[in-house]
Amino acid sequence: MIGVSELVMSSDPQKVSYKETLNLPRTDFAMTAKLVENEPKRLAKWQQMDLYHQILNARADAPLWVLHDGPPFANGDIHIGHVINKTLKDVFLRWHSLCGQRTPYIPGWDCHGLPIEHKIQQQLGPKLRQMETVAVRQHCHDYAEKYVNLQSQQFQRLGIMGEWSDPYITMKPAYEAGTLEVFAQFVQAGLVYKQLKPVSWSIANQTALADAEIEYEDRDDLSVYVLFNLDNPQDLPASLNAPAGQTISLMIWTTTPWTLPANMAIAVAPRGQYQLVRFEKQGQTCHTILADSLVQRVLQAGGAQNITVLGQASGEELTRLRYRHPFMDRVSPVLTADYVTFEDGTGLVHTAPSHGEDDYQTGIRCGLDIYSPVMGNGRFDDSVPPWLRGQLVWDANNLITPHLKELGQLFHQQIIRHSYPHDWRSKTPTIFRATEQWFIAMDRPVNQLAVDGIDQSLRSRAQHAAEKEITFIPRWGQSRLRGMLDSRPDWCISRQRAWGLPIPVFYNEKDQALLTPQSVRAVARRFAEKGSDAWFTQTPAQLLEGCDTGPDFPKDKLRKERDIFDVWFESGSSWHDVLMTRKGLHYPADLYLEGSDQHRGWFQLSLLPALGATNQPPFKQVLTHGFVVKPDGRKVSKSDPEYVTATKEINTHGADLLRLWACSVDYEGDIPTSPQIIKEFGDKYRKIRNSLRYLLSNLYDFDPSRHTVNDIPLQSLDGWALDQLDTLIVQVANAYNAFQTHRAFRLLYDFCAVQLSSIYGNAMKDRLYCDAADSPLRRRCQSVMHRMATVLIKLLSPMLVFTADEAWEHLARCGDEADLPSVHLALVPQPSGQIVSPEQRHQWQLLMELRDSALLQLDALKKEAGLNKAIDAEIVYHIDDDNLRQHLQSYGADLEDLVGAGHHSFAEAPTSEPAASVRVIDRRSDYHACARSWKRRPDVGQDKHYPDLSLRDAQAIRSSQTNPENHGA
RNA sequence: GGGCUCGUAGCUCAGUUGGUUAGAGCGCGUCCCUGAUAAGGACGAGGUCACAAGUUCGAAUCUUGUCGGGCCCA
Repeated sequence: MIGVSELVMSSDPQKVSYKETLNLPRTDFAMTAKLVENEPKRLAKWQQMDLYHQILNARADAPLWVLHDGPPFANGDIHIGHVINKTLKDVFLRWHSLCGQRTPYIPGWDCHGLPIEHKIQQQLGPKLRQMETVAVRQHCHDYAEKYVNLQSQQFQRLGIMGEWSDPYITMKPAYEAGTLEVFAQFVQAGLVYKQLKPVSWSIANQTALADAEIEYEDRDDLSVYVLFNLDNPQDLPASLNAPAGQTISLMIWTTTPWTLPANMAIAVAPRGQYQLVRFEKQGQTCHTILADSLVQRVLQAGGAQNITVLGQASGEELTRLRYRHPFMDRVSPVLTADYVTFEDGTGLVHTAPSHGEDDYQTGIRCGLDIYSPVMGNGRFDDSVPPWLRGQLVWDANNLITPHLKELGQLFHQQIIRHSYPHDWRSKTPTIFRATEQWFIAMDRPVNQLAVDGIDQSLRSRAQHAAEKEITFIPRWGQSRLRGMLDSRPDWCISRQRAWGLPIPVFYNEKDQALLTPQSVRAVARRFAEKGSDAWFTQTPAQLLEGCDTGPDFPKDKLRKERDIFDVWFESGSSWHDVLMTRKGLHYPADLYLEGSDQHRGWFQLSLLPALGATNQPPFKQVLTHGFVVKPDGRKVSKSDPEYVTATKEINTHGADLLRLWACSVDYEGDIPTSPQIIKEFGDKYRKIRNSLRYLLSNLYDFDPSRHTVNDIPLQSLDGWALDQLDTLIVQVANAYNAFQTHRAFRLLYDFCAVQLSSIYGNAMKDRLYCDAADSPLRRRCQSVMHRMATVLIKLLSPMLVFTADEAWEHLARCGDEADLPSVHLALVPQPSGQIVSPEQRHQWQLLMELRDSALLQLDALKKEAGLNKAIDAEIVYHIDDDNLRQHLQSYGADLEDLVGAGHHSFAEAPTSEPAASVRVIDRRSDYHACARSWKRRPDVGQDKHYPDLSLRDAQAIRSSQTNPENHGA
């Protein structure tokens, strides 16, 4: 049962009436953001006012800051990696714009390439084979266009601001022409050449295959152990103890005997150990060399008897040897290669540079011939012995093996079942076969790349750039790019596909290539008009219109190259279309910003074309970010429950939340992600939003042009808050300038949580609510809060583009900013200029330490004496030093409001406490509580008209009765 | 296997040129307020700084190795 007195208390009419005399906070800035609902409306508004161009126009004469966008592939929905990448780009662009720079942003898309061609192949199925190339390309074009539009919408929904109406698109005619212009520069420099290189080849379709067009199936093959006799046994290492006068061989193993005609070398492991063994088989005595750990296994499997190890040597020592090919007229070397292992085979690896990637690399490295006797139809050409000529490679297996046996060079053969690549369409086995392809030379010094007057190769020029001309964020990006430049082979720019930019080469009837800067530029002109489809629809004469091809290349007798460019050459030339061709940008870019995989990809393959064409790197700074991983640090796949679907998250939580999250993580490393992590991150957003709301709600009656107080004493919490804000401005600017979004986020977040919410906002409640509305202290506080709100909204605006803009609308503004329709047109806040001495800083620090002490005492009193409200306590300062005491006294009500106490005082007599300390006293039985402010203090009852109020509150009420400006509620 | 890289409380991050007992916010627990209220505040418990050697009077920090991730190659 409820007691009578309680009923009376709860319906005390006085309390209700006083509440109406307070200046309680009020605002239309909603506590719940409803981002999903409201963000699209704000986007529409920005689009209508053309905010992007308004900002650029407002900074028409400002210094440029250019971030050049790396083009995502036009395929599928955007994913969470895109969210991180584009958000970071947008944040840095907006930061520099906030700082007054002009920051155009031209987004782009990579449209050519295999993944799209595959999708179309799948969609078209068998129809594809009857279709003209141009028709297939049209399908690819439409597909790419569809995803450009889709992704564009999704990026815009994220709040990414830029030139969405005119992005760069690698399949646009003008872009294609620009790419060819870059290529023309390479041709001019003499860096483009043609060479054989092995590719996966479908005999059935007589075409090159991409990795994705290959599937693996089990297949039975003949596996053979072959003996290659040494040509110079006199050079054998002594440690092998080779017997004089005997034939000594090297034993190799292969599952593709048909590649033996193209054998050009044997590779060994440099640090592997090899043995010379003697054995008998079918009455014959043999001497051969193979890896030590494989001797027993291999020889026993081959039925060898009386096996004797004669000696041992390292792979390195074998490289002085040469051997004679068993049926080709050729002597070949022994080489080292780091991929040689002793897991299977013999530790001596048959090397045919035209029939394998490793073999090819070794061949290039060691200067071997890329000898390729197999034709496109899978048959041998006339360079092989007569008994092999014209034979299909599969049949050749059954000719070569008996031939070797006859020669006594076959040690052993067996059928093995292994996984073998097959053409996914014809389901037939594929081969590796060398074909002619186009390359860009990495190691050919040319004048066009000269540094300080000394000719450089593309490699050395790029190394110089990485070393001296580019800033890497993080710094280790430099060594990563360097490592790749050091080790990369010549750039093979040929692809045997349909969906891409044709390599503009023509051949005459002698198969000589026509490739000059003029011929390339002639084609570029056609492409600029008609797009690269012209390659397939026009004759060489039409394509070369305006180009004098000379007597060796009559236009009516030319045929067109069938290869297209590696897509990296296209996307790597984007600086040309964007930075050089468009107005209002500059070359090089200030920043390229992509995931760390792009050291091999876009960073490197933009650097090379740019150097080749301009002898200058396309970027001053390169920033990389890590990859999204699961919360446990492992990579995510789409089937994981932790997989984050970007579009779904945006539609669930809103773009601002995702942007804030993307800014909060240290992107240098892996980025743990899950729907749960993002959902829980909502707490951070809400804290920031409510902090802004608190500021705005206490400014409802504050007109900055009329009420701003400029003289803020240092010896006050207001002075302290201003100083904290100054520090925040400097630190956040440093963080943004150093591209450390997570630091900027943390500084801003912590400021909201600690300085604003826990300390200053809490302390100011009493004066904001209870002082006369126009009281100097209240206006002073509002001045600080107005500044705080302005600073926070601006500093947050690069990250929280929607929320900051919304808050901006609720902020009363004056001066130049009064009419700014969006925070994104505003300029960065500057520190107040308030000069703070170290002594003053010490004073504030002491005050904060006393606050900590008081809070601990309040907590103890709460537990011991049930003192639940700080407002019922008095805080007594014990300050031994007279000078310091006087200083502190000037803080006035701050000294009680700091912890929300009702009253404060200074102790008269020195105590045993430290020189400066504080004591909290329960005053519930000593003072009356003011019925209006609830502060318990000795002056309650001293006013004749308002005996239930403190003097301050009585005065506040009187003031509101005489001055309408002071009417609170 | 190689190049680059990451590993500090449940989470996100600080930790200066090696120097007291490794910090902050969130989350969590306990409690308070009910005039920021689907808000706000206080207090508290959480860490062998991945592990192991080494250098040093002293190591989260420097060296080496190990383990476990990631990206790119092979």
